[in-house]
Amino acid sequence: MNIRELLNDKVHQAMQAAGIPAEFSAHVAPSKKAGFGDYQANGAMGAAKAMKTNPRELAQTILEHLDLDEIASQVEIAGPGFINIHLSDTWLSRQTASVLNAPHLGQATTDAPQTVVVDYSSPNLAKEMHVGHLRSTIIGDALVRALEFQGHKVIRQNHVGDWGTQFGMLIAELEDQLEDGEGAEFALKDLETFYQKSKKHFDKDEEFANRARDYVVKLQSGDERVLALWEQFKKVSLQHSNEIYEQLNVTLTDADVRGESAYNDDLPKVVNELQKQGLAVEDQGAQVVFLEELADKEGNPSPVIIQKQGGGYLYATSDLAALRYRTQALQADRILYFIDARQSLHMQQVFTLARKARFVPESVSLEHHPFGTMMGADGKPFKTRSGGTVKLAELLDEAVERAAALIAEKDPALSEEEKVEVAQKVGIGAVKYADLSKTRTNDYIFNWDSMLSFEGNTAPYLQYAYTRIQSIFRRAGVDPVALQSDIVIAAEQEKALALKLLQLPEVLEQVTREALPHVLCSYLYDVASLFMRFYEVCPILKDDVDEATRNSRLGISRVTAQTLQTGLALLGIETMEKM
RNA sequence: GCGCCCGUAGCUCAGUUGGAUAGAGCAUCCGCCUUCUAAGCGGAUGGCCGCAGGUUCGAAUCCUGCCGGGCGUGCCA
Repeated sequence: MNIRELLNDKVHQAMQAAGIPAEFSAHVAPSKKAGFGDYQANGAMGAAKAMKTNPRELAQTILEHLDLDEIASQVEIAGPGFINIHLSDTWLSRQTASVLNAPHLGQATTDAPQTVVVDYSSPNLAKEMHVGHLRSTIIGDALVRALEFQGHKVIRQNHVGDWGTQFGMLIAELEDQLEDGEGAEFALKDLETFYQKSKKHFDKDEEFANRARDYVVKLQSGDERVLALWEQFKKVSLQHSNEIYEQLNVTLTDADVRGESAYNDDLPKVVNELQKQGLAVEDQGAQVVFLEELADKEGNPSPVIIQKQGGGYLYATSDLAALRYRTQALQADRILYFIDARQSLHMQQVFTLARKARFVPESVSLEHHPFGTMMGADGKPFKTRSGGTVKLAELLDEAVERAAALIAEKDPALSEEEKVEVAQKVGIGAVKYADLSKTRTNDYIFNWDSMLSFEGNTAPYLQYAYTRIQSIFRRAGVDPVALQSDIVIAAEQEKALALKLLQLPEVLEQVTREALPHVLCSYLYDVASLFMRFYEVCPILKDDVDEATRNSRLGISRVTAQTLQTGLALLGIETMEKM
């Protein structure tokens, strides 16, 4: 069920019946302002202009053909030709009751399930995950969850950086430390320090540097001993990532890892194929494809290097190989990339080239969904006080610590066990929500105080709304899951809340179509705010509330809790019973 | 130089793809707990939507040109 689509269909039918040509479609959207109906159709104005008729008269004609008997209590024409639709309380009550009394919240609503490959997180295994990896990881994970909720088949792809010249250096370093009697786990306990040590050796020690270069070659040709060292390094590094994923409540597992190394054998084939097609040519010793599709004003084509002089491959090559794998082996209908906005040109080149070489058919949708950078209070990329990179693990630990301090202050009555749980969920939720609630494509300013002040559009506010509802059910002695009831809409706060609750499917539709989790955040904030207002004016457990009203209000509360919990879960944020 | 992105209240951000009088939160000020969690609710103050043109019934949104900021622009990923 999707109210917007339902009304859109109805208006569209009415427009056709009114003799309006099919190219003029109905545009039905929820009204911004009270007083202009719940939904608003503005198709009459555009059509009237093209047909050279009076828009209000045309709207009147549409209205005469519009059949919303069961759905709307009032439909009127306003302003230059808007059709304002007021949904009926009866219909809203019935719809809300059906959500309450059905076991699901509208999962698997899509009528056209797709296979969607989602490329996200993709850290470099040579180093520890830092704040720069946060956005790709949590935005991608939110999309993955929402797509699965709608009934799509989702294939996660963690395209980790586990290949290339730096690994020769790291393997050589690991070999030395193992010879000193260190275990791999111990030696790699601090990846950052390990990387710096190996870099230092590489720069200062000629013998070490030569060995490192030799190992790159051996690695790529499959030398068993070097490969074994590499496997050890990879295993420990992935373990670091998995710890972060677990703390972040991100769904990625080892099964989703398909790193750059997985495409090693395909790289020569890709280059070969591009040469065979006459697309790749030699230029200054490198293999280059010139894309006139992306030419600049002067007509200079955009160059993509797929093999450098000396024979090494570049990330464009492995991205092309991955794209081929995803369309051919994984049978993707849609491929989403959650990668930094700075790589927009690169992604555009790869997509264009993949189409041109027919690695990807036109039917497959290729989408780069870029995102902005996390900034500090000074408006510059978020760094430590000394200017270093902020490790993700440290950021998350700090979030939980800060949350714990606040909880100890706000609600000392919680048990120690509860405090630990709440601190974890609130702290991590606050960081994730602060990020997810911002428009994806823009940079945003990271601020501990605003995300943990627990006021306004924050995760704790939503979590708090949820716990308030759970508290009502505890006091009422009613099992929320088993609750069945009719819904009676009387107060305006009840109507506003019920209407909002019924809009989850159309919100999710936009979220997955445009890959914009912040739309879901805004929606959930609206739900929570409307619930708080409902809570203030609609008593539930008071003595003078009759049974039918009480059950109805419990029902609305239950659907609210379910919507908040489900919505937050789709963002990868957990709820709790008390806070 | 060229390309992409951004500029909305003192601060942090929305704005349903061109719709009606541009909205929230924070901050500031005024109210509301013997009543389901006050981590809450109600109200007030606060705007030349960077600037200037253009397109049309109608522009924060679209087109052009400026101003200001970020990023990218052939062998890192």
